[in-house]
Amino acid sequence: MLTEREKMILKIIVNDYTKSGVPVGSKALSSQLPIHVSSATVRNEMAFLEEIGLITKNHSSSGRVPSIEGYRYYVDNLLNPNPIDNSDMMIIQNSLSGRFRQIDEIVQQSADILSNLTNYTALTLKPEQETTPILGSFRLVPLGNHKVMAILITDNDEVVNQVFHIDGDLGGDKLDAVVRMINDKLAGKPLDEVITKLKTEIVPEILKYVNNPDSLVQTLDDVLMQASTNQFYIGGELNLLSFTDNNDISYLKPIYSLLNDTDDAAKFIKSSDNSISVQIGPELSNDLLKDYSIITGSYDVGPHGKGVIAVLGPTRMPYSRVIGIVDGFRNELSKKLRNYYDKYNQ
Amino acid sequence: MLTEREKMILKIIVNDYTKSGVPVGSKALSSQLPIHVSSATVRNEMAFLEEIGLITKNHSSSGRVPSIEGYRYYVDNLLNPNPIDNSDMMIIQNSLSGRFRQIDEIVQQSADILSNLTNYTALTLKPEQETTPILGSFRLVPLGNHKVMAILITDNDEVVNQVFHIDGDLGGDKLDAVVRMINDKLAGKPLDEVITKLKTEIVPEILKYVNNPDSLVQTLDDVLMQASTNQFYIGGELNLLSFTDNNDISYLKPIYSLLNDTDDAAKFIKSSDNSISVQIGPELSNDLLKDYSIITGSYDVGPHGKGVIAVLGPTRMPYSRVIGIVDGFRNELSKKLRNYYDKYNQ
DNA sequence: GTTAGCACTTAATACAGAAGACTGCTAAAG
DNA sequence: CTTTAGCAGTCTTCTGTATTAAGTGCTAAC
Repeated sequence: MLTEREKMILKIIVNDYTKSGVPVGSKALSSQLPIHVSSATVRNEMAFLEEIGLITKNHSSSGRVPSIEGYRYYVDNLLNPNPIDNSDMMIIQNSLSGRFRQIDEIVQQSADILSNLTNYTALTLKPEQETTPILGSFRLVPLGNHKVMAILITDNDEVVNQVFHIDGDLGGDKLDAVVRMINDKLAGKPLDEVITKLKTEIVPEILKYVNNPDSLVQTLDDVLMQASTNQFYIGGELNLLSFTDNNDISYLKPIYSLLNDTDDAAKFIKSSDNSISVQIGPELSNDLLKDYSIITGSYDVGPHGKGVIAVLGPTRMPYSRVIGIVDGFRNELSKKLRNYYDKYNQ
Repeated sequence: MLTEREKMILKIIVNDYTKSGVPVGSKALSSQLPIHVSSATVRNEMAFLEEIGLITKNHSSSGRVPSIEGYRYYVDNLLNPNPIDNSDMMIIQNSLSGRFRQIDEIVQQSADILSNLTNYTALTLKPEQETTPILGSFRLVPLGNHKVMAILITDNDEVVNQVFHIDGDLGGDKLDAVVRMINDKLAGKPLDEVITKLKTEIVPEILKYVNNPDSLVQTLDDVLMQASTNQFYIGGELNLLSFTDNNDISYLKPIYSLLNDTDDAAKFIKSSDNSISVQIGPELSNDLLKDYSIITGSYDVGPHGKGVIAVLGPTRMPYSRVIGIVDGFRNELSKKLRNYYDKYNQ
């Protein structure tokens, strides 16, 4: 347990350092303390804070910087989140007020706005229900010229489609029969079940109607996969450059590919609870991210599930400011998306 | 008109400099010349080449580097394109041999391969016919729950779709009537004409069937725009970092947004003729690109038009190597796409 | 026309010294 | 027992200087 004064000192160290990036020394610190103590006293306190591992120095005569544990302590105990700026809030509301064609667009644009507001990299994940989505229905629409479009609709109002080519002549009535068969067998079932049943039950049936079902089956598989993987967007990828010390391309490339791998990246921003969570440097399970922190906030869209927004920045980021922004943003996004769903889906 | 020896010297300067990035001096140069002359002689020749503006120096006692005019002269008169490596060719053929769902995927992946082969940034443009595409047909597919999918098919086998929401109840038969009306009036017409007629002729007609046609009309407009703007892909955006001296983010951001603006970027890589063209630094009409060169190659897909692939690199790039790669690539891509079309479209 | 030689220029590198910002410790004061 | 002033010591950063290496232009001789 820290004394009040030690807490104050740690707080100022974190605040100062995240703002300026320069290690903070005893003299500058003592002048900022609300109580009057000399720099020597501060030095004693700092020696203690260093001993218990909350701060470190770069070299024997430098000022102090927070350690990972120091950031953690700060985030858990010291930080009071700045409420979001009025001007920032205006920006969010403005950008979310446009016309959107679909959820994906809103979520994608959210990543851009969030990265602009913070000057860091933003990650957003579409709302997802807790249970796997359920197959609403399948369609096959003949487009002429051997082209067919497959459309899949989930119970969560997600629509996925893909065009494929079919050899030989497949009349509209045959197509309809296939569709009816598939919907009879699979509609209302969870997607993961649908995926397994596709191989076992559907393929043999399809053979009754189509000679060469390869492209059709492959397409069904494709749209199913697409509908069941979670959609993931990145905004402000380039900002990574400005807050990474080492901007050597060979250092950055693996980080970029990590971020662009949906499955990998989604792991980092899946927040378990219902609020804001902060993961700092080595707490992230990937070594590549050891110099970065991720602030995650979930947004709730009622019956349509929960989504996640996140900001990726340097470990030394102004946590209280960013947390304020993430918190404000997720509230606005919840509202916007609830509205969207209310308007269009009964 | 340059003498043979002057040409040799210029050629070696360009080759050396593009390879090493270091200004080349008289001594190193003389040892590379096939004829035996002293460095002093080379100095005299270099003084002349500098006088007529083909080479420059950074400071009074540095080696020489090619000027923009020097590169131009080299590209036009001196360069003999390296035929593409066997191993590079294998890479191209392998990556193009996979299963693709549509043209877009092939063209997009081409950008990635091309950037990997060159370590520069690659830009690719889908094949386009010389005349504006013609509207094949429209579809409106009811998806239930107030959702409708609009599908547009062009005569060039491009399929564009978008989901929209419609207020109130619009039965399938009404939808069919609208579709029939639109196709009657517009099928077979060029897209630009369709776009103008949409506002003037179609909207009043639609009003007969639908009370609130806003979302429908907006959607039609969207898909039309999408079908008539040229699709454009970028690969290896990050490579820009490694070949840009100044990797300050404020310098790079405008370049990235230039590249990501389809219309702007497409201007740079529209090649007029049927072959490879090289644009060097200030010859590109945008000041942001003054330190870069673009090598453009068109690929021909017969009746389905021509597309473009391009490589964006530093002005000091190894032109002969890159030209060889672009040339090899466009040939392969032509073959692949002709195959693709032959297989699926009549 | 070519070449050797030399004076001159500039960038890059290394090094030494000084300044500045800190710390840790000690001893005195509260 | 806590706080403070003072001071020696450490380490980084900046500045100026010297040195080296690469390369040029010019001149005079071949």
